Amino acid sequence: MPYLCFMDIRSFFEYGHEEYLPHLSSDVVVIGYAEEKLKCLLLRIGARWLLPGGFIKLDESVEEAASRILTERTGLNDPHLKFLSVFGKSERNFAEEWKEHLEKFGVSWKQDLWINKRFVSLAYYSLVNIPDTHPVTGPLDEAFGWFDLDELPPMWMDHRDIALMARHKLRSDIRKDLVTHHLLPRHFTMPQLHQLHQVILNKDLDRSRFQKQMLATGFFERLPKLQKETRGRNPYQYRIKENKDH
Amino acid sequence: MPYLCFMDIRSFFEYGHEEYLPHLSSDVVVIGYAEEKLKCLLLRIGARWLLPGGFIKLDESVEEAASRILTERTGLNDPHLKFLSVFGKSERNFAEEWKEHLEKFGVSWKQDLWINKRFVSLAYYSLVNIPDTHPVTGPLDEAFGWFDLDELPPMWMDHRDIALMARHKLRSDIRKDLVTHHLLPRHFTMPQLHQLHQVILNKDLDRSRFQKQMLATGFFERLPKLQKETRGRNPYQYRIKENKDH
DNA sequence: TCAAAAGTGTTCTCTTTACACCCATGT
DNA sequence: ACATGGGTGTAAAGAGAACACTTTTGA
Repeated sequence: MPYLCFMDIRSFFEYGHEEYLPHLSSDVVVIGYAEEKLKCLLLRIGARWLLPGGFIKLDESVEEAASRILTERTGLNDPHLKFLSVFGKSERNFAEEWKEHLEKFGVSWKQDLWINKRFVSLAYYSLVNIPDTHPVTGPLDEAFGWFDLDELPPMWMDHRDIALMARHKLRSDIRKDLVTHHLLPRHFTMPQLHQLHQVILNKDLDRSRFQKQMLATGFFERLPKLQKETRGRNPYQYRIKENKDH
Repeated sequence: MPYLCFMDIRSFFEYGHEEYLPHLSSDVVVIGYAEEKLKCLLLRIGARWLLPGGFIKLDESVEEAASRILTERTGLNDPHLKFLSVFGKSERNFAEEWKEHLEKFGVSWKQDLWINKRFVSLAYYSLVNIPDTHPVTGPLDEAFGWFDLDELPPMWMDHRDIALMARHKLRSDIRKDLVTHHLLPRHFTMPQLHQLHQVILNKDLDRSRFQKQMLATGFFERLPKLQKETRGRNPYQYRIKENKDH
């Protein structure tokens, strides 16, 4: 597991506070697109799932931490990443939820363990092309999976709220930023992008207008038409022009 | 100073870590409007100025902390408050900047004082009606003042960046949210609001269109016209309808 | 009655919308 | 040839911009 650089699990619970900023965590809603649905990468601990997350090292910025966490989990080199929100309620303390699982790892549970304090989470979301990802489990979680954002499984803590807020923010960001191509392969077609936007916004969009609006931005570069894929006429492929990604 | 509830200054530096979340601070860009300019409330320590700020108590949410800090400093009851950004660079450590001032307060400076660690700041901005505010100095700062955002004085740390980012965010938020009336008295006129928007956006706005757009939102309630104020025709006054202060 | 400030209306333009039509290609 | 899916054009509706006109009131 080349991307994991956690210290061993017992040291983590005992001495994590020496390496990480206490009371602060970073969670990333990793959003992908498959089967004409938005998917979200989740990790399983016990019977419930949680977002990829981690802590912020004393010597890295919060953005670097989010990026590192994302890379550790997905293997992506230079992932898309956008700040989502701060989750900072005072009762945001999940000591009890940790309790039973710590014992599995042979760590004796203590109320005053750093991990049992109240935590403020800095949440980000990331748009990824699923085939480019290589998710791995970490030392704590037992499995990973891509879940339809409309059918999220039972989740730990307030991670369900965070995931749904990410979709909500994506829906409003889609008008300002040109970021949705991160959910597709580097080469994609307008029908693909059109379909994707319809899925994200959950409504029909006029094809003609959509294509005009996208091309009017000037950020798209048309590639030679793809030969013989499907039955009818085949679509042009596009890619985002260099230096214009954003 | 009824709104200040800091513990005494020495205890603050010695034992603050027992009451506050370590490594986390909250800074608020308090924006007002006077003399047809955007103003920003700053506090002076030594030769430089800084934003009103503080730390987050163990048992309050980050929003509550920002609101408390704002209330402590301005006396406002239920102030407008909007999240701005996280400032989380790893080198965000101002130990050296504190050094000379700690000694003034009779606190012996030590490298490992909690206040000397690297800090992540959760920045907010707040739009206020200046005449409603009653700014006070705190235990550390020696004076307060309203500064033109175009002519900020020398400031501590990265607070200048934070203040300017607040203006930038206000300029983009102005299209989505209806919040600028917080900068005016509860009863205001369209020419006032028009002027204010021109100042914020730093460009001319068509009077006719501006008025139509504002009234088209349906959030404005027209009050009886004010009698004899100035030379020509006198403007109607408006207020924001109840339950629509979004 | 004129000037100044506020408020409203009119016209023109540009964008958005909805839908129709044309193009390419495998069966 | 025609069914299928991709791509483009066009006319109607709506939103935005520019500017002119009317109203109110003090001098």
